[in-house]
This record gives sequence, C-alpha cells and structure tokens, in this order.
Amino acid sequence: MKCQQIKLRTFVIRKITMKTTRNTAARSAILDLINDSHVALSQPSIQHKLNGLCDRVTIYRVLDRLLDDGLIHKIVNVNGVVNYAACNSCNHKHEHGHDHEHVHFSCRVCNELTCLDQVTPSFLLPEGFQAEETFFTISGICKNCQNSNE
Amino acid sequence: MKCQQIKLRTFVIRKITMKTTRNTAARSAILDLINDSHVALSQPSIQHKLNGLCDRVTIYRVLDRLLDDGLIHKIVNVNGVVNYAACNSCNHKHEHGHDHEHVHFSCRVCNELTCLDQVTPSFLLPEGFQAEETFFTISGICKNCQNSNE
DNA sequence: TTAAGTGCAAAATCTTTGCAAATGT
DNA sequence: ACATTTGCAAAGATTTTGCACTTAA
Repeated sequence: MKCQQIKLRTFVIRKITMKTTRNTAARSAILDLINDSHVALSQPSIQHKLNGLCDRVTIYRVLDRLLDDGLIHKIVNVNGVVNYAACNSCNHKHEHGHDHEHVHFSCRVCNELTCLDQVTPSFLLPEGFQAEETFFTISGICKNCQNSNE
Repeated sequence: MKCQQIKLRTFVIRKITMKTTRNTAARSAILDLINDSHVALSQPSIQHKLNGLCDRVTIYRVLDRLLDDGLIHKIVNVNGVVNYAACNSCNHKHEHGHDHEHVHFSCRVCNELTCLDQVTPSFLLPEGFQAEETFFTISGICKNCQNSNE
C-alpha cells in the first residue's frame, strides 16, 4: 500500500520536472542491442555483449531509464532472471504498467526468452479477483531448437 | 545443452541411489508451514515464520529436497521472488517438471501469491513451438483486498 | 552405527546507492 | 554552464558451497 504511493509520487515528479534524455554512448548501444535482438536480454547478457563498453552499474541505470521512457519492457523468466525486450507490441493502456497481454516463450534448450506477440490466451477469473496485468510464459522447446534437432 | 544433460544425470542418480528421507524438525516444520498456508511462501517469509528454529541455509536445502520429492512446487512471482506452495493440484504428468497448468494470482496490494486451481487458460501456439509447462500469473487485486476495500 | 541432515562461515551473484568526475546539449 | 550521466567503490540482498558436527533410523 505504502509502496504503491511512493512509486506513484516518484512517477509524478519525473513527469513534472521533464528531465531531458541525453543520447549517450551507453544508452544507444544498449537500446540498439535490445532492438536488434529477437529475444529478450538480461543484464548479464547485455553486459557480456557490450564487452566492457560501460560499467555494470550504468547498464542497470540505462535499463531503468529505458523502462521509464517506455522504450523497453521487463520480463521475469521462469527461473527468476529479469530480461528486457523492445516494446513493439505494447500499447501502454494500463494504469499499473504497460499492456503486455502477449505471451512469452522460454526455451528449455537454448534458454532464450521470446515474445509471442500473436498469442493471447483466454481465461475466466473466479469471482472477487480483479485482473490488471497478465504474465504468461510457456516453457518448452522453441522453433529454432526444434528445427535444428531434425 | 550441456546444462540439461548434467541436470538429467543428477536426477537419475537420485532415483537410483534412493536416499531415504529423514523426518527432521526443520523438514516437518517447513512442510507444515507450506501445507497450512493458503498462499505461496518465499524463503524469507518462511525464515521469518520459523523465527530462528533453523538456519537460513537449512531452509534452502529443505525446500530443494521437498521440490525434489514432489511435495511442493516452485512459483516465481512477477517481481522475480521465488515462492513455494503445496502440491495439491499437480498430477506430475510432465517429463520436464510437474504439471502446473493452473494459474497464479499475484495481488498488487497485499503482495500475496495464490494458486487458482480452477483456472485453465486456453491458447494456441505458433507452429514450431512445443509447450511443456505453463507459467501463468495474473496480477491485480485479490479477493481479500477487494472485499476489505468496500 | 552411519548416512542424512544441520550450522556456520565464506563465496558467488545480482542489484542498488553515494559521490566525485566526465559529458551531452 | 550546468544538469545529466557515468565510473568506481562499497553495501545489500539472496542463494550456494565446503566442511565439521549432529542426529534420525
């Protein structure tokens, strides 16, 4: 309860002060990486791909900023690892976070996390529960690994 | 790929050697806690409830063992926190993990994670993807918080 | 008795914070 | 010029590992 209020307040402050976003090397490198990737990337994998271009901490901060700016979204994989992906299919309509009604697929073999923008599961909630966001991840074997196994 | 093989091997060894499970104080206390809870519990919340009865590390190890024995299942909440719940509705039919087709509900207000055993979403995967397990979590406001808000 | 389980200390991982220096606009 | 962003060091938080000690069966 308290936590929610604090978050909301921070958000309002950011919008009022209207900080300008600077196009730094770190920011564009990270954004390019995420935009060019067909799978979601974790901080460690981004760090590895950047290969020392910038500090560990900078990556965390840039990712937070990109989230804030609505350019990427955050997906927690089934193993608890946080991943980031480009916001192609979001329409930002929810009050509490973006609209990410689409499903994610977590491959057991290559361990990659893919957005399945087309898939929208249907479900019926029991009385009394009010849904705001869905986090649907299906694990199994992805297209690539399936094909390369034949 | 390599990781998968190692995991499989460990699993086989455990089944062959057939270790006997000892009914220790820690194990039964933790299992009781999880069985008696209507929501999923995280390691920190279990540790708090046990109030120093056993070591932090023991809790991790007992939880691993209970998972292994199929008495509990693991749910990663939308914030990445790992939770554990009793295996009431599992039917253990999958080769890669249990069958947890049911949905979990994560409450934004009380932060509790509940199993919705009745709910089974339907979806259609794109060609090439092979589903084995589903990890479906819906966040919003749970029954309790909805009611207490009226 | 003795293998399984535990406690403690220490390491490993991932993430956040504070502050001074660097940099984009 | 100056507010934003970065790097570094350090702290937090969570989970794992090694090893000697304890305990259930």
